[in-house]
Amino acid sequence: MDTATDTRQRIINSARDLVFARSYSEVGVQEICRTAGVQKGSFYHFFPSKRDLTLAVLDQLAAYFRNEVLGKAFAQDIPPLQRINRFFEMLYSGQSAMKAESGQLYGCPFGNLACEMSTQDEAIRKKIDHFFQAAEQPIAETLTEAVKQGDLPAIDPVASARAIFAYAEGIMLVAKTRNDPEVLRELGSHALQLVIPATVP
Amino acid sequence: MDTATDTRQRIINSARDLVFARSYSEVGVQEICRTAGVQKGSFYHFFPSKRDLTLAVLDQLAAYFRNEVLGKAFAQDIPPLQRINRFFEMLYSGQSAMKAESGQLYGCPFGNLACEMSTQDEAIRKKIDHFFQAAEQPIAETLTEAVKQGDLPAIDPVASARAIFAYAEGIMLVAKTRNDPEVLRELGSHALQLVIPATVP
DNA sequence: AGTTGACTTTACTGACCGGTCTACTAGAGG
DNA sequence: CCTCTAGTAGACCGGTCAGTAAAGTCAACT
Repeated sequence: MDTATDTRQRIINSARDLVFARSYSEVGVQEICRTAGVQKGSFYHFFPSKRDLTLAVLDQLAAYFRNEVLGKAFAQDIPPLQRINRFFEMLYSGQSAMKAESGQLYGCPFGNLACEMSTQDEAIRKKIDHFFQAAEQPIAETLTEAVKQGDLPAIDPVASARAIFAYAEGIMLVAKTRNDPEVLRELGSHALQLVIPATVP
Repeated sequence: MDTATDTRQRIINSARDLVFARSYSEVGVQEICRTAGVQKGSFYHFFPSKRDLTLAVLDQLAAYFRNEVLGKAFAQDIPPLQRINRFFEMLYSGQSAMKAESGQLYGCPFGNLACEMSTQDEAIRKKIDHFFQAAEQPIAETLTEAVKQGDLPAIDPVASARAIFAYAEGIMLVAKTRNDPEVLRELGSHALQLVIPATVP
């Protein structure tokens, strides 16, 4: 169906790909339209502004990430702590595949946009912030489960989940800067340590 | 001396402030010139391009960070592991002060630029990458010292230093997205855990 | 005194920016 | 058959982009 809503979706897809590969300000609506095979008028028929399109892209990307990454990584088919390692392995393989395809490691689309736009567009900042908090939730639940099962001493699952998520964003940023997915494999394996209470002075 | 090199420095300072507060692509050389009280021609007398100016800004910022942050955080006046905590406290107080001043938490200037430019300008990417690796060094040295002094079991100081640095970048990104420096205080305290070998299945 | 050359000033280029506007097309409902 | 409307097309707006060109200023050196 290359009808109505298809145009809207093609615009979203093009914007997602272009902004993800470069950055918000480096991509113009002109280029988005060209890539989507759509005219300017159609663009502004569906989206009041470039920024609103970006919000729509974020919504869609968040849904994808929730279902395809978080959902699968933290599925309950393996013990809780292994799920966290699986999450980091998925980050590695995802970024690795993308780098193999494009030659460039793009990093986390949310982290990238947050870096660029947090000081400039409050709506975008807030949306990414909410997404971040939502992403921490399954991690916290997994940790709670691990504590219950005795795999972990009594820690604060929420605080630890936030630390783990921040660590994930950090290693993605470093991997992007090094343009080397192996960073994700090497550093990802340290993630679980963030959860173990310090026993050293 | 508002002579020759002063102009060059004013350009660098303006660019540093503007790009740091917003982003590379959102700041034009016109605006940099206006802020610095300099004419376009003078700009291009000192810098062949906006990108070369950015490289100069990065050099200067790296020197500052080396001397004022890394140098002071990892000074040997306190035990090694405490220095790492001091480093994270400095990140907190630095970002906190800046947020108090501007209302906005800017995050790490290197991380921000790396996010935005890594896929677009190889020279900038490489410079930040080198800076990242240089920043990991004093952390690794500190960990080595801690191992020698028996504060730490025999870990890999280099790998742990990289994990700690990535974590620092991660919490800065999250703090920027939340626009709340307290994130740095809360999550910064988990940093040392990255260094302790996992003892849990 | 004259010359050099570093530095500044200003006007300008062509391309592109996000966004607007109006005219048009095609299909659905009456 | 006619109209209404959602969607498309593309010219157009003022403004800004990075970068250029050329003339002018001024201090140091010969």
